[in-house]
Parts: sequence; C-alpha cells; structure tokens
Amino acid sequence: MERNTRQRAAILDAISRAGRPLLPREVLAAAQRTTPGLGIATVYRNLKAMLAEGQLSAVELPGENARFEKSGSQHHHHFQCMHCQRVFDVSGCPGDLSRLAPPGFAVDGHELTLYGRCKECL
Amino acid sequence: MERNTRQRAAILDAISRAGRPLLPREVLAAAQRTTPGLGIATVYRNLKAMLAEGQLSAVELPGENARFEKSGSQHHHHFQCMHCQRVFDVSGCPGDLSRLAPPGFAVDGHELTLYGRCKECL
DNA sequence: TTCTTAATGATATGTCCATCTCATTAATGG
DNA sequence: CCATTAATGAGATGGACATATCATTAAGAA
Repeated sequence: MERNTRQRAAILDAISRAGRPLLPREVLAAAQRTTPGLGIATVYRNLKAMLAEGQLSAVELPGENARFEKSGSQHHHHFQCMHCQRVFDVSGCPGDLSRLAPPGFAVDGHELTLYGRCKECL
Repeated sequence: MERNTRQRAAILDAISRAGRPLLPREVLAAAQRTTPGLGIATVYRNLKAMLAEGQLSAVELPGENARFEKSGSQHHHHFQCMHCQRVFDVSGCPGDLSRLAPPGFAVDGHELTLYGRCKECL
C-alpha cells in the first residue's frame, strides 16, 4: 500500500462521509457510487491496510461482523437500530465499571452497545 | 425433541455445572466427560431446541460465536478474560443508559461486556 | 419385552465472510 | 512519455461454524 489509488481514496471517503461504522459490503456499496467497478477484494485489502496503519478502527458488535470507522475519536460506544441494523456512535460512557466484576477479577476495558430505533426508523 | 435422552441431559448438565456461558465446542467437551461418543451435531440440535423452548439463552459477545447459558437469571452482563477467553456472568448493571443515545433515538436495551483478567489468570 | 419412531452419530454439505491467485491496469520515478 | 511494479478486479479458494442426510440406536408406549 504505497500508492494513492482512486479506490483507496474512495474507500476512505465513503467511511468519512458515512459518519458511522460501516460493514465491508456497505463500504463497497458506498464507494462504488464514485468508483464503479470497485471490487470487494480491494475493499478488504484496503480496510486491512488502513486498520494496520491506524487510520481506521474496527467496531465489533455482538453477533455482527466487524464494521470500520475513522480513528481519532475519543472513547465512545455504539447504538444499533433494531430495524435497519445500522450502527451509530454514541458519545457518552457510563464510566468506571470495575465494581461490577466479581471479586478477584481485574477489569481493564469494556464495550457497550445500545439497541433501539434510530431517528429515521421511529 | 420429545424424548429425554442421555445426551440431552448431559448437555444441560454440562451447562448447569459450568455456571458460565459455554461455546458449543465447550459444551461438547464438557458433556463428553459423562457421555463419550456424543457428537457435535447432537450438541447443536439440542442447543437450538432448548433455546427455542426457552430453557437456554444465547450470549453474544463482540467478535465471538454465541455461547449458551441457562435461562432464568435476571438481567446481567458478562466479563471476558483476555487471557483464557472464557466468559463469566457479572451481576450488576450501570442502569438506564438512554441518556447516552443521540437525540431522537429510542433506546430499549443494551449489552455490556467487561474485559480483563479472571481470577485464575491473574 | 416388543414395537414404533424420535434422536443420535458420522460425515457430507451449506453458508458466510475473508483471503488468495493471477492476468491486467494504472500510479509514480526518471 | 516510458518503464517499473504496486494495486486492482474477477473469480477461485479457504476456514470456521452450523445444518442436512441417513443408516443406526434407543426412549417410551403398550
């Protein structure tokens, strides 16, 4: 990944514009609007590369494949719409949750997912 | 699933004794101790059936396959050890998290996963 | 105990996602 | 503008999990 290709730019642009974590197939669909002919293999290749470079972050939700969003935003969590299945960022965080763990367990991270209906699906 | 087979009993017993959510392959391994020859297909069949009957509940964690635990326990969350990968129940809950969602979004559920080291892996 | 047939066990098959292969295309250096 | 070769696109292949198939076994009724 040493060249700036149209495809790579289109992929990053698609994720940036979305403003929410996208599945590889969503990235493909979005990027194909500016770059017809774009292949799924190229999407996976670039997602993997940009992940390694730290340009993108992976978002894993229960029972879902990894989604990708731009890195840089601070600690946050996610909301999944139970109707359209799309995932959105949520800014807040309940804070320290160590107290919830059983005695003798060391907590050093957490993931939180909210479920419900997004604005468009209400 | 209308008959009480040794296999079915062994599967439920394995999950009960574990006291934590088990992966299908963990269920197989545990149940084979009392029922050698038990097949993975039987495990999947019975997990699915007991899930449908409400006897078991599925536990989905980010990036993980579904695990299974006995139903009945009240609202709770899970802890995954980053060393042994095992999953444990945690009793508490941070409470109402609706406030975290973006305006116009309706929250009606949440999942929380804690990560760290379990007692045995510290 | 015998009979009926649901359930099992071994393995084939299916599914979904991700990666690999390789001929072709196109991004940079000169 | 050319030459070099990284990157792409199409499709094959891989891998992990889950389900389907079917001959065999065994649970439960009589």
